[in-house]
Amino acid sequence: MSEIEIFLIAKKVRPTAMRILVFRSLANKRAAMTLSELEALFEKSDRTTLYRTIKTFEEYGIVHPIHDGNGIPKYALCEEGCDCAAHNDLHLHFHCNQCEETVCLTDHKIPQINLPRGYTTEDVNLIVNGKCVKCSSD
Amino acid sequence: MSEIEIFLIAKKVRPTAMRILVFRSLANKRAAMTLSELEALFEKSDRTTLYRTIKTFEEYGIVHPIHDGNGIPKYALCEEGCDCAAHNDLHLHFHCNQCEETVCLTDHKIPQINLPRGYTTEDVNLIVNGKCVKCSSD
DNA sequence: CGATTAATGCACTTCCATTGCATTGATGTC
DNA sequence: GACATCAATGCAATGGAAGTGCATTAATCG
Ligand SMILES: [Mn+2]
Ligand SMILES: [Mn+2]
Ligand SMILES: [Zn+2]
Ligand SMILES: [Zn+2]
Repeated sequence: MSEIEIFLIAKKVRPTAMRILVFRSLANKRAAMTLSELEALFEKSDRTTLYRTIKTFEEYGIVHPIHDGNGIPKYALCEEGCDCAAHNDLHLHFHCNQCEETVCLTDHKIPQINLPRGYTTEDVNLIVNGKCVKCSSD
Repeated sequence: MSEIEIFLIAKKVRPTAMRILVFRSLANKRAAMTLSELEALFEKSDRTTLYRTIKTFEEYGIVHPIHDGNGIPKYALCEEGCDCAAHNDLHLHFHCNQCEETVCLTDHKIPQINLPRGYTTEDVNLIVNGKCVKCSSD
C-alpha cells in the first residue's frame, strides 16, 4: 500500500484511484491549483468527480481553499494538524501578479490582529500580492 | 449641484443619475455590497449599467472591491486619497460569519508583512472572519 | 440646431459551481 | 462466489454571475 493510500485512510477517506491521483498532483506541485488546472492534468477526467474529490478533501482536512482575489478558488494541501473539525492554515498566502501562481508560505504565520471592541475572530486570511522569486529576476 | 455631483466631477467621472444613485447607496450603507445587492435596491435597473458603473468607479478610485472569500466580490467606497493611479486601501476588512456583512475597518491598517528573500510586495489583503458587534450579542 | 461622444439597455456568450440521477465499483455477509 | 448494501463516479442539466457587442438614448460642444 502506498504512502498516499495510508495517509488517506488515516484521514478516513477511501483511497480511490482518482483521489490518489489528485493528491499526488497537489503534492508534486508547489503552487496551489484551481479545479480547471487539475482537470487539465488528466486526459480523461470528469469535472464533477474532481469537484467532489476536492470537497471531500476539504471536509476531511486534506486540502484548504485559497481565495487569492482572482475569482476562482485554488487548492493546496493542508499543513499537518488539519482535520475535519478545524482547518489549521493560519499562514500567509502569496499570489504573484506576473506568473499568477499562488503559494502557501507555511513558515510565515499570520500576525495577531487587533479588532474593535465587540468583534470576535474566527479565522484570518492574509494574501500578499506581488512578484515571486522566479519572476523577480525579470 | 449636490455634494455627490461635485465629488464625482472632481474624480473626473460624469455624474449621471445612476452613478449618483449608486454612490449614495454605498455611502448610506456601512457594509460593502455585491452587484446583486445593489441591483436589488433599485426598481428598474439594468445589471450591465450597474456593472459598468462599478468598473468606472473602481478605475477612478471611488470604490474598491473586497474579496472576502465568499466568491462574489463586494464593493465599498474608497478612503480619501485613492485615485486612478493607485488605490489606497491598506486597511483591514472584516467579514461576519453570521450576518454575512463585510465592512471596512479603515482605522485598522495592515501590519508590515515579512516575506522570504526574493519576493516583493505590491498589495496586501487582510480579511478577518468572525462575529461583528451586532451579532456578538447573540 | 446639428454633430460628436458618452452612457445606457438589451441580447447573448462564457465560465464555473452545484445538483439529480442512473451507473459502476467496492465491501462485507452468507 | 453470489448477493445486498453503500460509496464513488459519470453524464446531463441548472443556475448565478461576469463579460461583450451593438443599437439606442442622453449629454455636450461648436
Ligand atoms: Mn495555504
Ligand atoms: Mn475597504
Ligand atoms: Zn511569479
Ligand atoms: Zn454580523
